[in-house]
Amino acid sequence: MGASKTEHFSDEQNTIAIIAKALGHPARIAIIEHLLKVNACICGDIVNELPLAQPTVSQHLKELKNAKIIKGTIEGNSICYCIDENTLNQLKSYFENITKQLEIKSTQCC
Amino acid sequence: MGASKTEHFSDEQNTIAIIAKALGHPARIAIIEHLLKVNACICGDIVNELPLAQPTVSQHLKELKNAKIIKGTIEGNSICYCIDENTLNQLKSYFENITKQLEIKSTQCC
DNA sequence: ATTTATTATTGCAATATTACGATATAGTAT
DNA sequence: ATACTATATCGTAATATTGCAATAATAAAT
Repeated sequence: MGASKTEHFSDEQNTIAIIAKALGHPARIAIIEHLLKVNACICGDIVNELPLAQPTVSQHLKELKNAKIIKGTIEGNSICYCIDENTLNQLKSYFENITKQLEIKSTQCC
Repeated sequence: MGASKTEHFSDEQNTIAIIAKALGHPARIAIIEHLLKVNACICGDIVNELPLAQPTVSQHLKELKNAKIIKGTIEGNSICYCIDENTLNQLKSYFENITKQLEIKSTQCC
């Protein structure tokens, strides 16, 4: 096997899992934080910020793009990357909802 | 290779990535939602709720436990699982902070 | 046209993940 | 003691991920 049985789960479950999975690597978290630090939108220089080779960074960027966590637009010679607020807001809302429900119920027994 | 170069990233980046990665599978999202639905703490019956074989579910539960997203205590014959609020709160706070910063800066250019 | 700079793609090796049958373990009930 | 129930572990196959050298693609600069 090795492939996830995505068809058995709801669209929302799959969507959240895809976003979470894309954020499930420290390099990709570092990319997000860097994009945030330099203020939303930058062209180039992501590779130099990470301790990884250029093809590896390119691959991580691709995965963040596939999960719609970042957007990239061609800006002359280089590419302008920025965070897609909608996707991260969706994730934030989802976990806000989860933690809110946990607070209400709070049946701590373990 | 295949192994992540975790040593090059900060503790927080690694921690968030580990939690996100553990949530990066629809079955594990479904487990969280089920634990929430039946109210925090249940003994048994997780296997019957998922369209996966018992060893597979057990493996997913182990990964959620490793990431400290759920806790399990032995309750006689079965095991009592519940969500660890602290960990999900940590993830929630992290993304709340990210999205808050995005809102403040909001340099939408892509 | 050639060089330079930036990013993507290809190909490959190492490792990790997903899934499950078979089996083990541990507690309950008879 | 034996049977039953619930969960974990082992072993293994299929697939995915991570990482990078080599190379390609694209645009800007000379």
